[in-house]
Amino acid sequence: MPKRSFSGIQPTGNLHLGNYLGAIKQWVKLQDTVDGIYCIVDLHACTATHDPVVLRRSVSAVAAFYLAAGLDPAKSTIFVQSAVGAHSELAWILGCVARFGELARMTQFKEKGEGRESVSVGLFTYPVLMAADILLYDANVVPVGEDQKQHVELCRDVAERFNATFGDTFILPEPLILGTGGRIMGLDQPTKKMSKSAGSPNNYIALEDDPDTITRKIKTAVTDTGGQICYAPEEKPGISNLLTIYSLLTGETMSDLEARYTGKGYGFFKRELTEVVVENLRPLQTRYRALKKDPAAVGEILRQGAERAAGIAGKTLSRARKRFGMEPV
RNA sequence: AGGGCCGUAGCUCGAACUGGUAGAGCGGCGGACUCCAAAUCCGCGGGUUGGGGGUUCGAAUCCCUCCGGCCCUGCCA
Repeated sequence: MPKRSFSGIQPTGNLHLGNYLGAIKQWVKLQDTVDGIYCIVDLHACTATHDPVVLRRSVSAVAAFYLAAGLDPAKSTIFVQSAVGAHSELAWILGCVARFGELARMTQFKEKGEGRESVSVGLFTYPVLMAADILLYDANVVPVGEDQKQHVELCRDVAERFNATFGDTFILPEPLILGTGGRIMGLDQPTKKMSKSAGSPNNYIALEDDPDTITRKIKTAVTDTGGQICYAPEEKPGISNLLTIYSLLTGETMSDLEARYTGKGYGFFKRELTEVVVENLRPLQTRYRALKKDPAAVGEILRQGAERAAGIAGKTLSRARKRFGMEPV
């Protein structure tokens, strides 16, 4: 039986190159070796104040991008989180197993909540819902960026506690930390991760940006002192990030790129990188636009995905309910 | 549940006299410069003054109410 993998993206803000290289592209690569469950986690998107209409639009955008990027509904399960009620229900059960203290320690909660006037309870219990997402599918691996590792660990802790107290129920997942691609940095702030909700649009290359916009954004990308093109994330975070993007898109190694661009200057490199980004995104964008014109087809894929997901999740949930004392009545 | 303080641009606001045209700094955006950026210089936009109602010729300012935040006290478990 192939390993099962669960991962998801929140339908908030603009999908960008970091999401593609760091997540979706890696999932596509894993597609033939794992049973992939790929979710559009709209329940998580509600932890911050949101507009229902915008949320629905973002859900379709993420779905279209999953497909445009090459996730194949014949190989992977693609669905919207809120379409499978088991997520919410298991989250409640796990919320009674998780401890206040462990959630209060989550760095993402502390960072996101900091300075905010009000914070929803959902933002606090977010990791519990994420644990439910993962455990419902008996996922063995969870491909995530470095920043999500802590949440997967919490998921394991909660699952272990549940298993120890109520009997073996859940499979403990392993985080699969994605390599260099797991962390594409912001173009204007190369020491911080590229973000959908960054202050300036110059932080990211949106997957919908046209060639002119991409050109402008790469041109304004922050670089480092000195003119040599070499990969050194500590000393030269700016150019290293651009090299990472280049390497992930073309498959060339860092040393190949360093050799090729010796003595070439940042400006020259940026122009070539722009070409690479534009050309790599082009087919994806074409497919994306086509999918957007056919919402019925996307909807049908999501419906079938939700059906399969609900089948798997339902079994796990009923196992958990029994152990937890909820059925039979 | 009762009481106190508070809410102005993306952020910080001990800006806005006594009720009289809503401001600054930072950030952001654009340009110059630069191999490209950064720094620097030049320029630019940005607001339902938390929402709604009232008083007034006129409300950020006064009154009522709701929302949200911080604090004190009480009540229940």
